[in-house]
Amino acid sequence: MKPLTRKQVADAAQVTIEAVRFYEKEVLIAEPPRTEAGYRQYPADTVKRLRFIKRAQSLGFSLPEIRELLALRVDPETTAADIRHRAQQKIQEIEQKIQALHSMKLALERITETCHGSGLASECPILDALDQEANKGEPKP
Amino acid sequence: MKPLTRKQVADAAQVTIEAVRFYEKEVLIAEPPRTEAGYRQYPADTVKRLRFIKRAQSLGFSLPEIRELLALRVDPETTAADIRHRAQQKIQEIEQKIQALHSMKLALERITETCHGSGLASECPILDALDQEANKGEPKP
DNA sequence: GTTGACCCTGTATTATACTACAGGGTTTAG
DNA sequence: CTAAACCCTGTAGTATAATACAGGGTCAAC
Repeated sequence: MKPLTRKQVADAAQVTIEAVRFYEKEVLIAEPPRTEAGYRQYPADTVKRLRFIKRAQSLGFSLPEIRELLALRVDPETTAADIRHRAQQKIQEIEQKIQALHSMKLALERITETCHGSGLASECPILDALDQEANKGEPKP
Repeated sequence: MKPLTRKQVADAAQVTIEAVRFYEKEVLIAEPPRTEAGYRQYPADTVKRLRFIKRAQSLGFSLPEIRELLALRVDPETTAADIRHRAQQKIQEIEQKIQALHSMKLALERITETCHGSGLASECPILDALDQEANKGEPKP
């Protein structure tokens, strides 16, 4: 497969050409090989990596967190047990996010139902949606 | 119930006292009534609102988006149909986030399994996890 | 009645994550 | 062979979401 130019990876991943350089500086993508003239030559899967970064950001992960996620792979620098441990921690974080999003979705569904029916309630069920303390062990029907 | 001071709501919601003022300026919380001396007096549910803001942020919502979420309630300014419509859009966004987090969790689970067993693989399954294009209709076992 | 912990306002500074030049080199299509 | 469209580096500027004062007022407890 032919290597891609910076514009090509940027367009394919729906990020700007400048963002690509920025992510390289932030060590979120590897420094690619260069041509004689110094042009970057990206392997095709850099596009995946860039898309992953964007999506993970929209899920509330910061760049340092995303760097950690991308580092979760077995390599000579880290032991398998270490990776497994870190991955399990991330899984927990993710489960908490999923849980919170589910509560939020439920609250919004209650809103659409309220608005569908008689339509004159004005409390704010969404407020309780993500309330960690309040939600302990009493998920409302 | 007694109203709370700024420090009290801030502590209860685990945000800084300055953040409370900031959210007021950004119209994410209402301007509370004041004492004679000009001290803010917060109703208890401001704590919930602040916690909602923090949690929603960690799920990747920006302050303008959170403002929109908090505005999803029936009141004289908006029609029920309008609210229902906007709530349904938000539900879709949320479902997409949940979907993405599920893929990510699955990828991490694959990593822990890989590391648990023979432990010498070094591909990066997480990269494919959030790849919208690649994941169309072919969820891997 | 003064000390410490809190309150007020306004403004300045910071961190994160980009985005936008400036000033120059390269490559490809016509 | 030249013009458009890309590439390079470095540095400066922006938006968002806070955080940190400065300079002063209030209140409750000792």
